[in-house]
Amino acid sequence: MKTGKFHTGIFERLSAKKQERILNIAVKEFADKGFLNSRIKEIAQKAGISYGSMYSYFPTKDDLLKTIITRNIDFQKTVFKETINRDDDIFENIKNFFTVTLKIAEENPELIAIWRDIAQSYHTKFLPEIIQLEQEGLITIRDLIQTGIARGTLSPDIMINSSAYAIDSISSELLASSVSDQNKKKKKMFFGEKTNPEIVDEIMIIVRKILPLKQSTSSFTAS
Amino acid sequence: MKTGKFHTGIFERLSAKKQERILNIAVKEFADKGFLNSRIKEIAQKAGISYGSMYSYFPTKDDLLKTIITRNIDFQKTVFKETINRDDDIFENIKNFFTVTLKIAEENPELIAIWRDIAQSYHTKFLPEIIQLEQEGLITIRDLIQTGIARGTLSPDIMINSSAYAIDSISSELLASSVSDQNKKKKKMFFGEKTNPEIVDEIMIIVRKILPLKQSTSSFTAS
Amino acid sequence: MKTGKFHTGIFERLSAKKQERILNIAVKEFADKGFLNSRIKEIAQKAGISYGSMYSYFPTKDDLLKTIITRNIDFQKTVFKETINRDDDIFENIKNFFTVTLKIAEENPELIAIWRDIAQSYHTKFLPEIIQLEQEGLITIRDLIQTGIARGTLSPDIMINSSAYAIDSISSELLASSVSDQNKKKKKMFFGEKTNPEIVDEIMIIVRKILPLKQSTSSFTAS
Amino acid sequence: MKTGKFHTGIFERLSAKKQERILNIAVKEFADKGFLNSRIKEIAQKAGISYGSMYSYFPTKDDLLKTIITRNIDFQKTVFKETINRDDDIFENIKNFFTVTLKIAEENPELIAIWRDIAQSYHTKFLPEIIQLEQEGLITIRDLIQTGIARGTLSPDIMINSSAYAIDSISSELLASSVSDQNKKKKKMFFGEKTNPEIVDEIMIIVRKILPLKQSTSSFTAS
DNA sequence: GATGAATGAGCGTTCATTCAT
DNA sequence: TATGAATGAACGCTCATTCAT
Repeated sequence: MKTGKFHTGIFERLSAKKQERILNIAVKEFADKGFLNSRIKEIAQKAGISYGSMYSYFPTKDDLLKTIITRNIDFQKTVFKETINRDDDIFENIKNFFTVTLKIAEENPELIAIWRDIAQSYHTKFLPEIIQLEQEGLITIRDLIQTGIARGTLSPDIMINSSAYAIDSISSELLASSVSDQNKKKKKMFFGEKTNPEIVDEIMIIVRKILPLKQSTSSFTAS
Repeated sequence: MKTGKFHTGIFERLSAKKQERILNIAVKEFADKGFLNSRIKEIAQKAGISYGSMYSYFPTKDDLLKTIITRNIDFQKTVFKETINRDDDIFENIKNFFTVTLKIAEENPELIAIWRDIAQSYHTKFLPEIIQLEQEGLITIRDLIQTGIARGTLSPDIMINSSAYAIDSISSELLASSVSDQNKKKKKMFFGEKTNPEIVDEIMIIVRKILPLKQSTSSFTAS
Repeated sequence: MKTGKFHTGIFERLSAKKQERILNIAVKEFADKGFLNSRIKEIAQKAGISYGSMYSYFPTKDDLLKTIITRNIDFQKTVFKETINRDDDIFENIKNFFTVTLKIAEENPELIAIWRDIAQSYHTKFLPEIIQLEQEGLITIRDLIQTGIARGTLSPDIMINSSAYAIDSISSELLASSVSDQNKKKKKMFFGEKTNPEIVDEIMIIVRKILPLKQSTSSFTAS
Repeated sequence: MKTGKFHTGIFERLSAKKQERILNIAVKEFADKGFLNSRIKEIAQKAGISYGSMYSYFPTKDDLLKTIITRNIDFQKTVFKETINRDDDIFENIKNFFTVTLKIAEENPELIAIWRDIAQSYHTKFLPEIIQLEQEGLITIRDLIQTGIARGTLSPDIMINSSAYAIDSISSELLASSVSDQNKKKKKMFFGEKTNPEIVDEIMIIVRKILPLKQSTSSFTAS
């Protein structure tokens, strides 16, 4: 997927450090207040640069947002690719999937917030290509289940789609916990002060229920 | 929980019908365009009342939104209360829960949209008290599981919290399907053109896996 | 020619006096500084109304200009129609034409200025229909000459087009005198402090040279 | 008349070629888009020099315009001086005057456009000294007529001023044809597809009517 | 109480001008 | 001297809110 480029050459020529600073501040603003409620002027001030400079870096406010998003698509993709390894045990993979999901959510809550803001309110405005990433991530869960069944690890009776949907929903909810106060409260209400690894472990118990192992046929020979 | 009152006495004295019409139109606008992109003027026009009157009903635009939200807290509460009957079979109740969830989502997608819009972008702006409703709804699932275990229907080994979290996540995801294109796509990707009752049936299979029945002790007597 | 309507109903409902005041001030600003150099804010201030009101009267700055122009099309048309009477002596008509031209120029120099500003710099931007008036005026001169020849008053040897162009050019130049300092100086340089009627008289002498009378054929019968 | 100097020494020290290129491009921009709509940045880019350099050549945008104008005063003066030769036949001179006028208009429509733009919209802004050129050119026509009468070629009855004004007006109108769509249309309406020399010929017929020859008294003796 | 015109702060964006390198 | 990034005042326009009738 080509994601284009929404910033100017001037921005590109800035030191990586300065680029980061500007983008991070913008991310924080957008995440905190939503895109529409954020002001370029305020972002500029907080970043310690002039208002005009913002426009020499990003032709429009939309472009600033798009820059933020595209910058993170590759990052997330990379993280997932590095973590999920089809050759591994399926539950290991799913566990990794949840672990990574929670890690991303914890480290980049603002990005998740922005992502949801867009999915929610600006779907018609922003390039559909940009809104694809999440789905690319999702497919993985279903794939993993399919692989597990194909390999004979998982019961062939498993309803792949609804099971994948269920598991995916849990991950979405966890993702949201990093963002909205509501979801955060929900998480706390159910998991208290548990650490993320502990939460993942609990969830994996549920996952194993949803995805039962293939009944070992050795029971027959045992009798 | 005090949810306060955000409209004026003048609005209260309007006929119920007129109140409804105004609120419904506002709901539709907010849901379609987002809160910030909606115009009081346009809402007034579509409701067939004067611009000025809007301000005699709701002191500010925020108050209009708050009125909408608080008005619906009671409605949703009522619906759930009517549907969930603790005396019924637990799975019957959970099934009803999903059915009602999907029904509300289908009939009032605008409200869900507004809800998420606020949770997402206006959390700093709107009173936290207002953001409580969803949680009140949620508690039900956990309650049901607890009841099920207490009655001896469900296995006492069930991890109540994580199970409730999982089931609740599925319902959240379904709710979101009525609103965001992304979630809508996800639903279609996993369930195709299945009807809501069919989807609920599939999900109930998952739910039953998550919530296993108590092992019948009759096995003991059998020996 | 339908010229549409570029102001809002709100403006229409204003007292004629207030409408006049606003328009006159805008005319003055546009004439003095040119359209692009004029500021809505300043016009509002000078008219003693709020900035926002300007936009409730005229949706855009362009619309304000268009309103000014269309408002005056009818006026000028009327004036010309009332003055030129094809049945009159041709030179009487041409004289009236110049008299009216000078009168309009003197009473509405700003309008002429705006007109030229547009013709000069905004020809691509403003509706071509709007830029027609001047030409409608022009045709008259050629018509008058044609009528004069047809009636046997003017010499049939007259080159209608170039003669009309010449006479029209003089009138354009006089019109411009009301506007640009340059043209004003030119006029003064050639006519000194002469009054407009005196100037018209002088010009009519030139016109009569350009449009010689038909040679009376009675000379033939006389021999 | 002191026309001052509006560019810097740095600009002066540039090669004549480079100076020309910069100025020509600026002229084109100003003429095409109007002064206010032209961008220093774009001119710099098109001229292949840096943005900053423009400001080392011309302290302000206004100064660039002023430089353009003063530069062309001398040029036009020269052209007219070379073409008009008082010793020639008066009609030959006037014909040359029109020919040169049309040639300049055709070759440098941009300059005419700028000239009119200023005369129209920036008269208050730009130094009056700069707005003098045209008049210097104009004087010529009156001079020629005066010379013609003095030499006994033209009828002494000719009203010098109004005749000069009339002829000059025609030339102004032709000049404008190179610039404004309206004037262009007017020209086409009256002269169709005639070439410039043909148009000049037609106009000279009018000119000869305006400026009758002195009645030769020798005709009497001739009989 | 209803109406809708009046108000003006605020926004995204532009671009002449300045300035650091 | 050349370069091009940095700056911020200014503009057209919007719209929540106020206010006169």
